[in-house]
Amino acid sequence: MTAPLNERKEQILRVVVVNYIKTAEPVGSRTVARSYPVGLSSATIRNEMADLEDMGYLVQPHTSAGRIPSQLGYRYYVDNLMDFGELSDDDELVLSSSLSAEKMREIEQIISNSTRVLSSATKQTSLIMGPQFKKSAFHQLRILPLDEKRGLVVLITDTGFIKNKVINLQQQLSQSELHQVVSYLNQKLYGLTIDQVTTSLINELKRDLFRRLEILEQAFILLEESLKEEKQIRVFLGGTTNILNQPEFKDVDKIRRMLNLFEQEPLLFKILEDNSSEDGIVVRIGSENECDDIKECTLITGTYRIHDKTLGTVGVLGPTRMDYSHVISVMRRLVDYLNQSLSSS
Amino acid sequence: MTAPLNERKEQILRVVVVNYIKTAEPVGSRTVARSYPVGLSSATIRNEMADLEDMGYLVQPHTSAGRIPSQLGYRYYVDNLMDFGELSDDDELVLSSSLSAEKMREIEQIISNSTRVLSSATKQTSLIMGPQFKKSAFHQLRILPLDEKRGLVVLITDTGFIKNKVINLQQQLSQSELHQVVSYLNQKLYGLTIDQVTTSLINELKRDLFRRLEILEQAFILLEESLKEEKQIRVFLGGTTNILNQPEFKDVDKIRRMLNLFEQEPLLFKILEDNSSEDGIVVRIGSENECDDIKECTLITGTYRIHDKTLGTVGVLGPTRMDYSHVISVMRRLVDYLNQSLSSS
DNA sequence: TTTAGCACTCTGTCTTTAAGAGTGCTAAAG
DNA sequence: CTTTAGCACTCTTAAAGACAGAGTGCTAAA
Repeated sequence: MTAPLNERKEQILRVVVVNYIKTAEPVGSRTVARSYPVGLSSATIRNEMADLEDMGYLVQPHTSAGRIPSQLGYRYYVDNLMDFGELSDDDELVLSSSLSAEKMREIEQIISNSTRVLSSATKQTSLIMGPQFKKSAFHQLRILPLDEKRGLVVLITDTGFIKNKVINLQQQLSQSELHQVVSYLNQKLYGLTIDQVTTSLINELKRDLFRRLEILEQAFILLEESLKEEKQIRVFLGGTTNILNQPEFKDVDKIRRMLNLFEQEPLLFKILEDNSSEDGIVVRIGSENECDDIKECTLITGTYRIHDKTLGTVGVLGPTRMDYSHVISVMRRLVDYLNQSLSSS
Repeated sequence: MTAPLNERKEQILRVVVVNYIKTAEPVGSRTVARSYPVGLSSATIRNEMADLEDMGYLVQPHTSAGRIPSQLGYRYYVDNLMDFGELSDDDELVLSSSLSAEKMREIEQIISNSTRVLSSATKQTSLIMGPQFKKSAFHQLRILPLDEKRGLVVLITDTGFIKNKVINLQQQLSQSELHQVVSYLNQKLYGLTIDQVTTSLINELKRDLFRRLEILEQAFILLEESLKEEKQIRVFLGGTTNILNQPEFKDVDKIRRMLNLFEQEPLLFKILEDNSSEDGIVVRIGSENECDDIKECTLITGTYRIHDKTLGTVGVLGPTRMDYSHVISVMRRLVDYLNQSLSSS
């Protein structure tokens, strides 16, 4: 797959990638020659660059322009050439101050705060998929009577989700009847993931209980409903406007497509979900992404977890010309933080 | 203020406004002459238009271009000339199907769904300020013990807000002790708006209760905390990308400023709040808006209410060249719907 | 294998040109 | 006094041409 390059070609490729990431301008042989440690003339570099182009690592936007990295070039860079420096003091400050300063116990707050941090540290658009509700395990179900006709269902999962929903109780349920139902349900459902609470299971429970109490009908409807509705996931976005600062997005049309994408949560979810299976940090460059709308982008994702159980995915989306090493460093840091702060709570 | 125009000038102004709204191109005298019912030559129209320009209702982007309405021109149009047609079948469909089809009882769902509907029907950006939590009246407070160390506080207001927060209980509270505290608090706080539950009131209650139960310390901390945090308001946005379709926003820089604004919730809140005091539907054209960033935009807002109590504000934001009559019609419809569906629940 | 030199190509910017749209003004007609 | 026709003038926009700059590819020499 990755035909190994000789030392010199690697050097040159690295210089081209790093320069192009920084300047967004095609990199010419003169520029490379200047930053090449050993004295080499631009002509030599030119030959090497022509080779690299033949091999598919570089492309020329047009004759007589400098080269820019191809998708393959970025791939090679990420896999073999990239080196991580320390996080800069600035980044360190941004991250540690906004992450650890406030003690945020609520899971949704932690997540939504993380989007802000991630996007401001990377200057890209960040997206974070919250813990997947449906993969959380059922913990407790409570029903609070509000008044004669309404009740509040509270559903709590092991990962700290708290969902509530107001339901109408058409028939009055006595306190004790409610209690019976609730404790029966808790007993039966405890430990199951929300995924496993299928309609068929609900129906089974329903049949089971019907023999004893017809009044439960209402309670089941609410359970079903609340499960159905809560199966949706939320994707948090941060720094959507950052993408406008990238020169590759100076075309209004591209911007529109991009921003449109951002408004479609299911799509975002799919984009993030594709990667969530893999371990650690995943870099998807250009067409390595499934979704057509981001074929010109790079998506870097990482997963965070509690006790070895994958909870969600954080991602950074930007042009393929992205500061890979920086973004990856920052993301590693964030994922560490998330792992820690979520499992400690 | 609004020096009354004669019939003919009004006609011409209307034609210019309507045409410009439709085409986004300056309107010339020939165009006006064509759509003017009585036969009048373009030369006559030209004279009238020159008058209208002198009076400040029209402006010329440059010599030898057609005229476009000035802010004053739009104002005059909105106040005196605009006529409302029926909603088109399309709009009717969009509105009624997506609003009434699903029965959505949760207030947040209703609101966030409304942004979608409003933006898609108006092709503009819509923003809706949810009911202001802090102006809602305290209804019920509940505390559910989760396990030995944690409890879930549930706070319910008369406007249907349900807020919950996990708190740590450092000391164990017995079921009955908790019950005592909660019912005392409910009794004292019932009917007060969240605004009125100040720190001083909390302190007072605290002193009151301390005489009886030291253990309540924890409970109060949580109350305080949850109130503090929940004072923030949420503004829901829809169709932010619609603004990119407007030709006046083909400049990337303008887009950036606009989208940046959209990410700053407090600002949005302020923009909407400014108008929420007035009754019915308010049209703010260009510099009539306080906020600098939308001085080139028109903001149309309407307020929705339950039982004569203003709950929140819905708004549509777009370029001053906006289809005023259409947007206002749609918004009236939406506000009606909100009033109904919120007070029925 | 590396390098110097040179012709060639392509982009971006600037200028020029021409067409089109619309106005303002003047003078005549109703 | 109001309306209209005619015409010169202005300004914008698009297309076409000119030109400098950057970078390449190739050849021939070191």
